[in-house]
Amino acid sequence: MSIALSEQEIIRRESLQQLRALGINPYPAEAFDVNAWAQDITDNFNNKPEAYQNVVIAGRIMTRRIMGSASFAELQDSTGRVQIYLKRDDICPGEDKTLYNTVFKKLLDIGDYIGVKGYVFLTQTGEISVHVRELIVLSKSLKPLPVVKREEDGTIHDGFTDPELRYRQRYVDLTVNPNYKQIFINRSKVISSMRNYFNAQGWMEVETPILQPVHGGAAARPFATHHNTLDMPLFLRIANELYLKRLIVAGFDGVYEFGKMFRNEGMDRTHNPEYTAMEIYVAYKDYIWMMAMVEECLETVAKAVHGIPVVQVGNNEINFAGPYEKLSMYDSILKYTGIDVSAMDEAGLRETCKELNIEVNPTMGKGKLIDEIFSAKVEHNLIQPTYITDYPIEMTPLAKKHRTKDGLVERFELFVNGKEIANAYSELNDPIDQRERLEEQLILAGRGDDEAMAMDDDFLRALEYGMPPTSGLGVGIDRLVMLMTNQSTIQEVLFFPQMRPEKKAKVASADDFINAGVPAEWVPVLNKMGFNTVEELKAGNPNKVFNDLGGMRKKLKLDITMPAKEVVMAWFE
RNA sequence: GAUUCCGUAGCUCAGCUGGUAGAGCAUAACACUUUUAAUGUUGGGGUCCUGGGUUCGAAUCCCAGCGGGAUCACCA
Repeated sequence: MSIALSEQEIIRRESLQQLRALGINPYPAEAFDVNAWAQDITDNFNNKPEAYQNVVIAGRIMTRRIMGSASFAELQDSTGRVQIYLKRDDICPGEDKTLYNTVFKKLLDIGDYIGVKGYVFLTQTGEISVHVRELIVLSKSLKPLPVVKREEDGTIHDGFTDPELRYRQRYVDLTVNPNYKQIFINRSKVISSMRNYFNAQGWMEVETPILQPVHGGAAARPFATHHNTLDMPLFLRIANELYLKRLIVAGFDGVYEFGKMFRNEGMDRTHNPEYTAMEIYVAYKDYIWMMAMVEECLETVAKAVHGIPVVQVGNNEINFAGPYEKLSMYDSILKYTGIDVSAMDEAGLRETCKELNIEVNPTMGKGKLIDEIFSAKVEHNLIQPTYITDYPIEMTPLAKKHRTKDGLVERFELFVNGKEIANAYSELNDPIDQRERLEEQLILAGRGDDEAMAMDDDFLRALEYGMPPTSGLGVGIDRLVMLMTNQSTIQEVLFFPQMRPEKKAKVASADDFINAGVPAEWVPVLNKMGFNTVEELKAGNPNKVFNDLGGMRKKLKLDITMPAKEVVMAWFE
């Protein structure tokens, strides 16, 4: 980021002052009530022209084509763009043509918000346009927007495409690339349709703590923080599972929460340090019931976004209408590798990994080895929604042991387009079994596994009072939105993805320079020369600075007196 | 974390085997009463990401750093 204002920014600030000098408030306080929107006008004018003879619209000026005493501009509001037509003598009926000649032509810029009253008509070339009778300045823009040119056939010139700028300045991105707004509108539809579906079943939306003394419910590295008054460590939640289960203990039949989770781990195109999860717990149900619920729920969501349950994702057409294919973990490996691992011990699994060219290390136990084979050979094949069921017990400390299969738990994960998007259990409600499983996690933690689950004594106490049989489900909302909007990176479905902080150059205030003896009018010149702090100036060569000041004075055609050489020398003392 | 590519005007980008920076849009001035990537004429605008090095000379070559992208690894 440049420190000094660019030429265009200086000109806009001057325009701002000139507007004020003309008695025009560039930031008026009064409400400006509109009665029409761009999309409504362009969609419906031809059918009902009489309804658009007194329109009031507001938005940003996005393009201008000035032709003497008439001009065209495009106004962009929340719904789209509509062309406006301004004629000097129409907006300035009297002798005074300032509003057109000076305000519109000189002092307004691309990006400024204006309000307009007029009537809609068809130009000679057939474009629906608003003929302006009145124009009011609503907000002056001081930074030039990137200008993205679009041809009628959709060709884009000079697109604003740099991902860094788009993510850091999402407000600019969505202004000049309004097509991306649809992703976020669809994100909102995913969440609201899911919420409506849950509410219709009678389940209750709740909120549970984000600041937790014990980071339970998942295996991940947390963000740590500290509460001053209580003088205690706290963690930003990595999951809310254990709190929602406490509410089932408390006697609610169904509770759910949409919320941010925080994981202190790597970032890539499917991981952001804070992300949104939806977790739901329903009493007296099991994971088999949950599969049917998920099918109905996701079909509802897909229809809310697209009108049909089929969604185009990359090159695949994905059908969210159930029932989905169900494969046990072992059967899925058998299906895609031809190898039956169900009866293998750790040594056998290790040998199988070697044959399949899967890298393993000695710390991996049985569950982890099976997971490695699954990730390498099965996962990417699961394009249509598929439930993988019945996981090895080792990696799942919160799920109930399988009703018939030894060594497995009642769990499923839903895979779509080769990625996991949901995870569900018949929840473990045996408090003694639960305590033993968490103790095993403690042993792992003791061995240095910083992602092992922590002991949560209060959660165990709650279970000891008794939790009904319950099924629980977690859905990664960001990844679901990626599927529903056909996006391949999580950044595109987050308004403000996490970024490294921008480097900010240190800039001394003008007063600091003045205190050092620099006349006020010369401060901007020094800034222009690259001296942003008094220290930087003092580090410079006094004679060179003196000579350069003269050079800058000439170059910038400054009408200010040159300081005496002794004055300049004094800056360096 | 590894590999690799990128960083030049407000934006999108050129810039060759090293010789003191260019284009389009935006911007400024003038002209123009139905244009639409408006047009015509003229002008202004740069810490070539930062810091070192090589060289008579670096946007360009080398090293380090910062920021970003992609791929991979890590990650229920």
